[in-house]
Amino acid sequence: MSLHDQLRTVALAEFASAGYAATSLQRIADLAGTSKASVLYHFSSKEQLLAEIVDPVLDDLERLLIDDEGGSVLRRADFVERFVDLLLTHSQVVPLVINQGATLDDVPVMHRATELMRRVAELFRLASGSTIEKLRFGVAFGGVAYTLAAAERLGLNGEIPIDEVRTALLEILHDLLVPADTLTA
Amino acid sequence: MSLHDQLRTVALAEFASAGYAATSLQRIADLAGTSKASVLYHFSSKEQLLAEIVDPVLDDLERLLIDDEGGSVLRRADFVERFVDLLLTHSQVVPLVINQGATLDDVPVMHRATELMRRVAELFRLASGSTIEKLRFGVAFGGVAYTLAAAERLGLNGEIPIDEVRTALLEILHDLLVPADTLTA
DNA sequence: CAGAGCGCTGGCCGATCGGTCAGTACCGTG
DNA sequence: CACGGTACTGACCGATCGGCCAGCGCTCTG
Repeated sequence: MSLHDQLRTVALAEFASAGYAATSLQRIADLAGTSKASVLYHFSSKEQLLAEIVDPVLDDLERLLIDDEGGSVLRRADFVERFVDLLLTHSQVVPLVINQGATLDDVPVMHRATELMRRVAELFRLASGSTIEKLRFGVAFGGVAYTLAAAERLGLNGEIPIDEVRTALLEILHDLLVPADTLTA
Repeated sequence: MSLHDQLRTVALAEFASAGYAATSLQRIADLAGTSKASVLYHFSSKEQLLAEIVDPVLDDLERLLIDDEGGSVLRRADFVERFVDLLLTHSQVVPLVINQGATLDDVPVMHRATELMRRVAELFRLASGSTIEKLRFGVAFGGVAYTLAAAERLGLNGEIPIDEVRTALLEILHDLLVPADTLTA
């Protein structure tokens, strides 16, 4: 693995666990066995290092949203499944965006993340009417995202195989969202 | 309101929205119309200012946990209701702990918060067995906490009366946790 | 061999941070 | 009036941050 990739990997792990603000370029350099100046050689700034980590994931999310808009009737189960897979695939970026998105929305890439989350929320708001429907969607997706984000730091991780988690999360989401389906159908 | 209380109020709002690390003592002083030195006169350090904000809430949560341990069969519906009320009452502290707890666990008061959250999680792990049961609890409570935390920053707030939110959240939690009840009964 | 370019580095910069301290204005009390 | 304590302040401190830059060693190429 090139130093460039290694720096990105190390930075992601530190950003997710210790926080973006609390992670200095010096620490990233130390963990990768190089110098701070070399980090800034590979990435023109700390913000751009963050962007290079987060942007690809946001591209995936945006693709998912565009597919859904286009089809207009993309089946909800498909969307849910693809969304869960996206969260599971990028298990390190999720807590980074979820927990620190609010704090860092002056950073362009995090602002983009917030906007995409708003579009997801909007998508559900349009698809539902009553207060309880909106909250049901919020709890469902917020709950899944936060559960994945919190699992690692509370030490509840590693003991459960990913396939089992995926199946369980899909079933829980199904239980939560099915009442909404029956209403809008 | 005394300057002491005003500083605590201003600091809480900034810590919750902009983040603890990103909020300087100078900014808190400016917002309260005083000097940085006077902030450090009222609170011996920035950490102690945070502690004076968060500790009372953690006291409430700890009381809730102790009551539950003591009774050993405190009815689950009661616990859920008290927990939701606690989240709704401290609507500013919740996002602070939820979103920044991981980043700040070297700060004593945030470490205490993490420990209490772990005890809540443990309480549910003991009460349930299978993977899906554990995840169901995680999604339920994480979802409610995160929904409250995210509502404000995504601009989904203010338009829904609190009573309605409370009722809806309790119903959603009931839907999610009832399957668990029927299994453990 | 000359030299252009790439990867990388140590040393430095200005800005900002949390925190300290001597000192000031004002207060109620003897 | 004298004085002890409370509330508060401006000036300053050391540390750390992100970022900049001149220059290093190395490789490839004409």
